[in-house]
Amino acid sequence: MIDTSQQVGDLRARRRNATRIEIQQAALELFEENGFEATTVDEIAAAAGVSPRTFFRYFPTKEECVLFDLYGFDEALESCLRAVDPADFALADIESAYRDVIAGFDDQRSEVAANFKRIQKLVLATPALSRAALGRYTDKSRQLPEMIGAGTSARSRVHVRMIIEIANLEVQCAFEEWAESDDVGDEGERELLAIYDDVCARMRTLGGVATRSAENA
Amino acid sequence: MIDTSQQVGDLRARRRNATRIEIQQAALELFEENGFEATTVDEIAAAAGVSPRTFFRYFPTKEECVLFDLYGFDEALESCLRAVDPADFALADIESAYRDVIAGFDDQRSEVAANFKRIQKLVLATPALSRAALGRYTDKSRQLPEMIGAGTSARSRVHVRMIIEIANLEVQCAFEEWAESDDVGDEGERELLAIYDDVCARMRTLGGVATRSAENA
DNA sequence: AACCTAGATGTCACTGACTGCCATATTGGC
DNA sequence: GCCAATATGGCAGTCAGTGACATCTAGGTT
Repeated sequence: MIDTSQQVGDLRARRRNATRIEIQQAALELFEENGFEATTVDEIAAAAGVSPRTFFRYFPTKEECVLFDLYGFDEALESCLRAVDPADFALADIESAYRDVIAGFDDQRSEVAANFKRIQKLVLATPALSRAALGRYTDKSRQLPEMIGAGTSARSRVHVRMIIEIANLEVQCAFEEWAESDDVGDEGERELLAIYDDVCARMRTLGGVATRSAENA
Repeated sequence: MIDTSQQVGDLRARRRNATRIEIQQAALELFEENGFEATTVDEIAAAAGVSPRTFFRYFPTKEECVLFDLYGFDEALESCLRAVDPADFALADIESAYRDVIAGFDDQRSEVAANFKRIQKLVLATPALSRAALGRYTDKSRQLPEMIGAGTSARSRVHVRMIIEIANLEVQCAFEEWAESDDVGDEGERELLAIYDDVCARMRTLGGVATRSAENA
């Protein structure tokens, strides 16, 4: 999924992706320097060497130029989930799917992971970006149930939705902790997986029989 | 909390609230008739008999004129939560707080509940409103931990946050089911409480020991 | 090589949300 | 009836996002 050279014939698509990355990098630098609100789309476009109109041909909104899933994260997740049985669908299934994806993008460190962390920090510091990112997660929560095949009763659709939403929450929390624990020195990527596992474990102590949690303060 | 006559001296505040309600009603009718996107703020302002500039003095955004918490829902929730002990804070605490608030606004039926249902339907049908509503929930998730007093470790802050986020998810799901179950005839308000309890019960079967759920399709 | 067509890019004009500023009207308290 | 807040309106401006049209670029064909 992350290997961009797989669409051999489509050199046009590769160029498109390259331009997208250029625009995203330009935007990241401007946002980090002057803030999201204080940066105009015109400035980003100029910095990336394209016209403002072209910017909106690559990204539907100003927010999306930072949030856009350049590395096929979503697609990887879906392919992991295609294997599971819709009839016997549980939280553990998505958790392991997310885990695989996180572990996968963990391998090629520096490049991708560093970019992710930059973006994550920016998102955390910018309300507008937080909202947009949140919207992305929620859109996923509504698309996945149909994709999985939980189209039967409204009751089971909600069931699947809740599971997905909780899984998303776990990922969000893990990403936040990861971004906040500022460069602990050694490989931050493995750190992310550990944080994720930890968050999932803590989640398990909340909703179940153990309503009164033993862990606090 | 819902009783607006309690701020006796502040008749100015009451007028302000009255104007807000007028604008909201005008907006609701226009949105329901022509859709959210197709309706301009200028049209809403004209229908409510105020200038466009004044509209933005009452609501910060176009979305907010529908989502604005006119009935003190948030405040009621907070006062319910002020009683709980921060050190021993569990999901059941917020669940019961939400339950109280829902039960409370259940009492004065027709008026408020009908309006809520209108709004809820509109939100479900309008992506822009869904996102804005989502942002509201999330803002709450980040404010409440501080309000409660979970300012100790980052770990416990995340703990509280997860609990709140799950509680919000329960409320969202309940509201959605409530709005989708279109006017079952008899009192829809009591219905809401029942739906909420049901959602909470189902949530309990997800995160805990019973990872593999027995209920599907 | 000249060519032809699809996709990429730029320019222009426009809508609509939202803000700051200033002038004016309304109104509650004395 | 007066004074000081406070609410309101009008105006001009910024900025995100869109549609339409013209132009340019590049891949594949004869």
